[in-house]
Amino acid sequence: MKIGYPCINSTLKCRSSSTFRLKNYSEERLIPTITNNLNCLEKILKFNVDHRILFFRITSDLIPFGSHPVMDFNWQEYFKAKFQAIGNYIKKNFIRISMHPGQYTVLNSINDKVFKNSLNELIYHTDILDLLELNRTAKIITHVGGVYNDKANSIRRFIKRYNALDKRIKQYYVIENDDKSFNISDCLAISEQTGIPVIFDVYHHECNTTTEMVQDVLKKVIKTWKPEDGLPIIHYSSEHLIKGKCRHADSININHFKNFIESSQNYDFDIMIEIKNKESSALQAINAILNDERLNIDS
DNA sequence: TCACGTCAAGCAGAT
DNA sequence: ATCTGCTTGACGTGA
Repeated sequence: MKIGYPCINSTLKCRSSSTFRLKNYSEERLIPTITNNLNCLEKILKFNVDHRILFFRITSDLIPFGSHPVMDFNWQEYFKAKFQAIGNYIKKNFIRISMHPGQYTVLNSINDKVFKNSLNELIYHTDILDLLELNRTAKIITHVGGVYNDKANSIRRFIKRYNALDKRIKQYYVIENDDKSFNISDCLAISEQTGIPVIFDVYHHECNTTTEMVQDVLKKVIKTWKPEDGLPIIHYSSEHLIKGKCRHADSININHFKNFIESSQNYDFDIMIEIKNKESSALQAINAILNDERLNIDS
């Protein structure tokens, strides 16, 4: 079991996702920005290793406009050695890596342009993991997409498009239940037909629930992961104390977390802590379950 | 110097 | 019809 957090480290003074606007696009600006982002990513990974955090989501903004038509620079070639060095560090320290393309990646969109943009976004994320020379335990996660008032057809469209994806993308690609459109049963049904591994988001499940017990769901989700895909990944959050209803918390509720960990002790998996204060919550989570033997199993 | 409007992109649900 | 959340804070313009 590894515990991690997404994209941003709030202790370090750097960001691996510097703001970069379309109208400022130029090669002269692009190269130093990407250099800065990669250097920062390296620092974050070192911080994580020093703090025993061995799971991390790399930001989709690592290469600004990485999938946009404006991009005319061969960043893959230019930064190849740097990516390789970072990848070596990741492998040497057994860090698990994931990526999560944003809300604009909608593989099952009924708009053809959105669909094409989504493909480009998946290729861009795949390029990064390939450049890092990671294996298929690194994962690219999206939700299923839009419903368009016809869930059955939208699921069919997702499956058709998923099946047509290049193998290079499929090796990394997994889906996750979302908080309002496609619940965990929908994802499991898609997995049955495609073999795609499913990430279980415990908190989305509370918002977009099914009648099944969490433990039963967990069991089915874990079965969708093959050994070569690595340990199953679980996304964890809890409700915002003030804002409530399906809004991510600002800080971790340790008792809630411990309850989840204790209630799932028959299974091993990696946990992404999706809480606003980032590495702080991940560290608290690790410290709260130091005695759990799953934390000490190398995988 | 500082405040605040804006930033590539989609979708669903609330107001 | 428009705004908000997902995300997501930081840049750049204008006062």
